[in-house]
Amino acid sequence: MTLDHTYISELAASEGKTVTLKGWLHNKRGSKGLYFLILRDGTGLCQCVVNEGEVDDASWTAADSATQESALAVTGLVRADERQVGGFELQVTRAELIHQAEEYPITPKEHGIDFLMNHRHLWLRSRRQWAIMRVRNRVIMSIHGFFQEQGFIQMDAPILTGNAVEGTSTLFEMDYFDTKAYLTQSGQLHGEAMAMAMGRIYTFGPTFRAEKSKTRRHLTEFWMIEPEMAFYDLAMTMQLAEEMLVRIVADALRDCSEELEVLGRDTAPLERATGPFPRLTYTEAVDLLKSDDTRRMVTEKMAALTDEQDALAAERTDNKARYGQAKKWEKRKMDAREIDIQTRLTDIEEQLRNLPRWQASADAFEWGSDFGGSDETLITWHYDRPIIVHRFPQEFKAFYMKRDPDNDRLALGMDVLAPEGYGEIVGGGERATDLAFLQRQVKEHGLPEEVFTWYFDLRRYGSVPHSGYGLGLERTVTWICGLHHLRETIPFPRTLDRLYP
RNA sequence: UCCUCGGUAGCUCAGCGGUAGAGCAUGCGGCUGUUAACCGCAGGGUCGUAGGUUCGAAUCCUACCCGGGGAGCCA
Repeated sequence: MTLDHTYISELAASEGKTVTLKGWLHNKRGSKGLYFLILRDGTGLCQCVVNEGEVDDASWTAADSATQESALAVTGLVRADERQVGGFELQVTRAELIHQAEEYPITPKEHGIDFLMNHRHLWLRSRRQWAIMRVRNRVIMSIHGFFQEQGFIQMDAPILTGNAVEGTSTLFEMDYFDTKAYLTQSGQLHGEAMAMAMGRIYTFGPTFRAEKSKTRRHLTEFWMIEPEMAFYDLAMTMQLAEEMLVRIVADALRDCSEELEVLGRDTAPLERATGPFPRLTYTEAVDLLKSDDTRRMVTEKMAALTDEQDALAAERTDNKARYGQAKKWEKRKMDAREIDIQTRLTDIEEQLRNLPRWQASADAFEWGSDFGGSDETLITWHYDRPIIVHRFPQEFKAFYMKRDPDNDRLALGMDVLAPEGYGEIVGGGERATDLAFLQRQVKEHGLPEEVFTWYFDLRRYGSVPHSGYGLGLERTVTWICGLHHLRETIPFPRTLDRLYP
């Protein structure tokens, strides 16, 4: 198809030529007889220069009256200019106002999170959200590429389910004609059925958890990728998860350098995310958590934070001393810096309060319980790349997990923990294959047997060793983008008390 | 469910018993190369809601509503 306009991302091919750009006004600067229009078209930003003497009256009026987020078609000559975002600018010969925007609520200044969340439909236009959504897109395509290239079949598990698998407390319940239905919490059991039909499959779809969690790591609706493979054991599954993550990160680094730069992501930790990932058993992880190494690490971390705190306080005093004689624009800069310093100091104070608590919780940790968020963080701080923890006590793992043949107290589960405190992004393991064992497990977990009739069939007709895992898309994108909160990684986040917009 | 912080102009915030403020956004004016441009002027408010204390409440107290952060649980 031929278009009557050019995309900003394609400007390099049009240097020296006259093209038309169509988009929205991101920002505008100007002086007498001159406007700089920063145009946004979804592929990038481009500065468009309008000189009053070089365009007709209608074009000048268009430039003059265009407000933030007004829609424009701008024609002009493409010039290389190193100073500009994207490296090019447009010397405008004609400008047309397609739609004059009303006063736009999201200004170029900072906003609070509540306001931004209420305007999520508009917030998506901002540069930072643009970058995150493009990384999300890249990650999604990498995942499909990774599985498709080795012959996995993408299959969809149902979103509406008729029976509660693991209790109803975290399920969204709804009326389904004369009975009850639930939104899926995991496609895993259906994934197993599909793997028995196709060999290796993966699901890619939304998942729902009615957990009353208000944290930076939780959504009530999120996207999960769940591969399930016949004839795979635990070791093969860990290998697969590792290769998938290495691929995702490498693709993001190669194709999203501009996006990561916009986000201010330090890419060094991502560049280290190559295989092999350290693998440690749950027992080894517990030993590490309670070790002198952990104590030393926490002490060092606290010392480093205290040093940073002192440095920031000194900078602040220095700024205050110079504030009096500063020019107005310098004061602005110093005000902005003051906010940064304050934010960082609050962070540091919180960490300094948390670390002793985390250490105490680690000291008190006993073999047999599940890791809390702080335990995971302390364990991952020992490593510079993702790690895989496997072979957990079976008590706190799902009923369908296979037992370790060498130790019946252990389940053949595995978690991949992302570095830098991002924590669990993958959870999975090898599935139990024995019908009698599963029937016993269902009983012991107090689950309704009739729900599992079809699932038990899988162990009646050609039961084979098989494994799988679930990857949380938003958590993965949060880690790659280096974000503080995962709510920015999905276009319209659904949380405990937010269904709008 | 629990702990904690907050709700003042369209936005971000200051004011914390004595006449409601700033920056940005908006409007008008100025500036021919700006980079969150800059300079000047102007409009813009039931200080979350309801009670209470007080001569006087944005400010103190109580309750409720809404939101942020965290815990548990999880991807």
